[in-house]
Amino acid sequence: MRRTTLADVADEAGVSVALVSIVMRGAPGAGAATRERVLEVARRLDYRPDTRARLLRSGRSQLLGVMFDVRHPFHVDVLTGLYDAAGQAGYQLTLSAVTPRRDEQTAVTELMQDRCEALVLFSPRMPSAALAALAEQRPVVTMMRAVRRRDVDVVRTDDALGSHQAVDHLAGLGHTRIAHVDGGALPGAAERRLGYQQAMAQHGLTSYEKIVSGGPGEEDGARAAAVLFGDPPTAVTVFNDLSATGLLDVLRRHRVDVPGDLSVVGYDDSSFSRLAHIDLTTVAQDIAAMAGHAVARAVHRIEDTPGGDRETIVAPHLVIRGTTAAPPGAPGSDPLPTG
Amino acid sequence: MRRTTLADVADEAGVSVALVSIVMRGAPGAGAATRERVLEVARRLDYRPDTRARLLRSGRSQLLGVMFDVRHPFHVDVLTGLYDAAGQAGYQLTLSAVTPRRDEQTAVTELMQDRCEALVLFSPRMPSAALAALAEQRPVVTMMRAVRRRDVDVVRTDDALGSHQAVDHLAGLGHTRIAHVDGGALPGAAERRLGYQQAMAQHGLTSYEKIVSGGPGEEDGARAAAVLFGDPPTAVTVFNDLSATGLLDVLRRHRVDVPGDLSVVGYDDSSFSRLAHIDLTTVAQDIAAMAGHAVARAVHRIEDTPGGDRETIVAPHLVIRGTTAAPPGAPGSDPLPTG
DNA sequence: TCCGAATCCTAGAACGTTCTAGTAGACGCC
DNA sequence: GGCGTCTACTAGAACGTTCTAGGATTCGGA
Repeated sequence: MRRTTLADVADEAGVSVALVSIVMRGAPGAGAATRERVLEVARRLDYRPDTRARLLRSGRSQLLGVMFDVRHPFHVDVLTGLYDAAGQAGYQLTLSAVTPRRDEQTAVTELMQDRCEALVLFSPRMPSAALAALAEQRPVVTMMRAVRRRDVDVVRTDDALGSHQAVDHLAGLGHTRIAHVDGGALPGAAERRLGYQQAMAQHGLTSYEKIVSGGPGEEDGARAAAVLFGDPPTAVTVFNDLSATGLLDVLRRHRVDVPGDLSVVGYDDSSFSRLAHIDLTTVAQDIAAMAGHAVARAVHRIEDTPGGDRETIVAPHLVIRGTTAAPPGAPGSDPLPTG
Repeated sequence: MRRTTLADVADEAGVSVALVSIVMRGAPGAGAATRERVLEVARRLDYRPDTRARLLRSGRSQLLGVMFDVRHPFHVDVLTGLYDAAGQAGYQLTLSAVTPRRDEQTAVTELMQDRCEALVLFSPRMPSAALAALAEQRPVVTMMRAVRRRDVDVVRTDDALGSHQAVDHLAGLGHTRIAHVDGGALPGAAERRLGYQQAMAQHGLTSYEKIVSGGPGEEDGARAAAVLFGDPPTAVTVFNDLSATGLLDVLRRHRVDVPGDLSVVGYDDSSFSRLAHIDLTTVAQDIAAMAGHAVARAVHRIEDTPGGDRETIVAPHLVIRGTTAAPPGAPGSDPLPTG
């Protein structure tokens, strides 16, 4: 009841273990007829190579270690793209999750023990010195987190551009009174705020510019809503979807018509934002592109091929749903169909 | 720049490789003084055992293979509990995800190659014959999926009880006209329907019993809402949260007051159901308990200890939020505060 | 006829562990 | 003083693979 090994296949096919290894790897050095026969035997015995043993000998594991956080739905979406990209590059993924009771250190240590060849870290919170320490042992790519270390690669979204697009969209609908609910000191918040400011300037709306302090959670958005009631804008761009949802909730409870009276744009295209009940216009990160770049960077470092930028900044795009429309009183611009 | 191995530590400490192995594993057979010295050297050289090599030799990997689906937020929640339980039992987890472009077969094959000692599969869709085939090679525990094979272990929620609890809650609030939007032929749907029927019978409400055909998605809930408008109940239990959300959306668009005119109960306690904007009363599966049982079952099979049931059925519990209240016109029962 | 090269294949070491079998020395006991 | 037993330790094989070096066999050409 043992597993079948190379030796079993070799015995059965009447060849040496080494030759079976050659055939299984598709390496040159075996005759066509023998190759065929060995493959046939392997199939019959249901032979599956043992990745651990392979790694032990060859040093190479063809393994990319991925750290993600189970609490972040977005991370899970990125996994899909990462599997695709890794598969194409001939690498496998080893996943290690961060949970409320399992910290980043634990997750990364496990990846290291698994002997993966590079680390892909989803928005790590550890100090950049810790990242640099890791980078001394293995190539490290951080996603959704800017790091100023020469030896750490970065793949992230152009957050300023995302906010800019949101404002462009609103301005295009005719809005002039556009506020921004920001994310304070959180990663990405400064850039999103900056993008808002730049876009407002570009549209000649600097006179209205209004930034309300917010945060990452629903309650932050709700608090911001209360502040906005003082001098209501006709549109708001919010730091993220969760915060936008909290804001939306307060608005609807106060019978403010969204998007009739007020347009709202979120950020992240979280899965819940496409629920009919929320139907939030939002800025989507280009998951597939980011995943592709992350794998490309990791492979670059592993295989030590020159070229490519240390930091890859991917453009986001706006997903228009039902929370944005022309401002009240604007002629001839109906809300977009929410189909 | 090689990794430090047992041999390095052994050289440095002036003992044999075998002894270092003994010390590192905490196995008996080393003197206290030597043990201390070896540990000190290991710490100094930053020695980390190579799990693959260990596995290769010992046959044991202390690894549980987990297959989950990135599209299912609930799965990710369960991971947290699984890490906890596995850690306590002295096992590590290997994760393999199912994505839109990565099927169950691929995910499971990778787990097999990783030489994990048992498979924990989150609501697998593969036919039970395929599960049985897997079970011939490795202990298999399926979660959230009933399987009638003697050699496949099952950990799942008592779905009938969950529906029953939902109806109990509504009946307790004074509702008599309680409908059920079902999940058709989906796994769990039959039981949830049955639980509804049993609870209705128990509360003497058989005369109203009303089952509307639904499904797993928002659009299914929305369709069901249209049907319900014909002869509106005062409360509905819905197959799952997503469907309940679709239903909620139609209701609110038609200015039906929830929970004033109509109470709604979902199922699953999906993360979005606790958004202030949705605030859905729902049936929550006991994630920690399920994870604990799954690990316990797997370890039982691996270590071949007798006892324990093949199928573990965990009781769910109701999470009361803002979509349920007393029926219209009921005296003295205000809606519960929504926290 | 003989040599060199190419092709196909094999033996055996190596990877970093754990495991089995055993050795050396101390100690107790009659 | 000889024997058994215990403790602390070690040598070397083994796990399933890949890699290095090399052995046959064939073939072409001088």
